[in-house]
Amino acid sequence: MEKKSTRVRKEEIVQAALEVLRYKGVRSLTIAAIAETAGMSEANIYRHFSGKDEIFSAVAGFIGSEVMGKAAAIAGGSRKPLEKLETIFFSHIALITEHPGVPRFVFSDDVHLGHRGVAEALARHIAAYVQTITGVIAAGIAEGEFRPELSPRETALTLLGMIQITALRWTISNASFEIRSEAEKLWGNFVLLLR
Amino acid sequence: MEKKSTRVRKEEIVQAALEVLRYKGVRSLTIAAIAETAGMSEANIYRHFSGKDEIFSAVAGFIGSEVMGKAAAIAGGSRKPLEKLETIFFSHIALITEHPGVPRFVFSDDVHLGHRGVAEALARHIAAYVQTITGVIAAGIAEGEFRPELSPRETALTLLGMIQITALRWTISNASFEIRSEAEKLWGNFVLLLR
DNA sequence: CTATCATGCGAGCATCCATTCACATGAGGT
DNA sequence: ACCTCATGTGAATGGATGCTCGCATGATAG
Repeated sequence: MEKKSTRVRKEEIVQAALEVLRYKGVRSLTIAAIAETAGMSEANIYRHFSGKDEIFSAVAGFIGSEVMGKAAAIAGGSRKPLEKLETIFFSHIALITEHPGVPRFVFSDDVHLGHRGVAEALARHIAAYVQTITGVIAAGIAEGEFRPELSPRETALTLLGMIQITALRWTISNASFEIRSEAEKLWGNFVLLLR
Repeated sequence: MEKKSTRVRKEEIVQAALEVLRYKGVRSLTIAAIAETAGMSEANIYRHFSGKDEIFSAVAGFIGSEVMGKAAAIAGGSRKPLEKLETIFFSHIALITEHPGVPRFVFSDDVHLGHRGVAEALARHIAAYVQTITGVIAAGIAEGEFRPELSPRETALTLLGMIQITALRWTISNASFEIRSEAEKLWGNFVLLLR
């Protein structure tokens, strides 16, 4: 087998883990499954990660930078708040479609209870995400685009909740509906609520 | 050990399972853990349930009747739609506080992927729940209590999303905040949005 | 009173899983 | 060209886990 640097292998292993999550969930996210998906031996996984916990951390890191990175970039742009919100919302939905393993991992009680450090990292990412959206909503209120009585933080959480319930219903129903069109309906109603 | 009928034992086992879920999550919901919590032998579990899958089904049944039963009763009452919604919302929050195992189980990808029949039952319960709330909101619109442009179903999903995101943040953060007061803030903002 | 059968349990089995170890191999520095 | 060490692997280990089996016991029907 070809030899590659640890830096490259780590990325491959994280991607393989997301692939396993997508089709088999956290319960089946075993070293054997990751190794098979990544096309390497189990023992080799341990050359690059100290153990399962470190792999979980790396997956959480990927999720955090992917979700947060995109949201922060959009929030920092120069468009109007409502457009920013819309873009963040649909980016998140798109991420879920591309990586169904992401919500599985974030929802996983195995992570919440069995890997507290990872759970705390996820909690921080969520908090930062809420913070970012809160800022956009506050700006929208200040600019008169949204109703002035709105509580920015609670409205941000409500938006996130719309994403979560959609992700939950989608994964629980085995991807049996068009997530995009569901999201569009929810977004349409949400826009009504904002003004 | 005292002998009891299968009917009684089944209830005890389901309650023990919820207890295990509360403190250790789905990943640790093993036959051994249930047996220990219920104070009986592992083998005895199999006297009353054919296997883990049947236990999962029973837990899903308990959740469904608990959540849905309460919501349907409230929806069928004679109060105003807004009051009904408020009662359903805070009942659900209270249920989560009393049985933190419930959201863990509902979120569990182990259930979603490893016990499809159970997942489908959960999906049906959720659909019925959404339907119930949708009805209440539609009534509120008809009675002029809510804004007429609202889409009842999407607004119902948004409310459920508020509950889900709160449950998720609460379990992921290890119950580190007062769920009740978080819920009150969200509810307050939601009421603003409705009219 | 006693026979039967539902209820209960200790011990064992097959499987899976995370991790380790001894041993190969080849890429890159000298 | 050669050495060294990072990279790669098959095999083994110890511990869970779901489930079965043979045997015990006690509630209750007759």
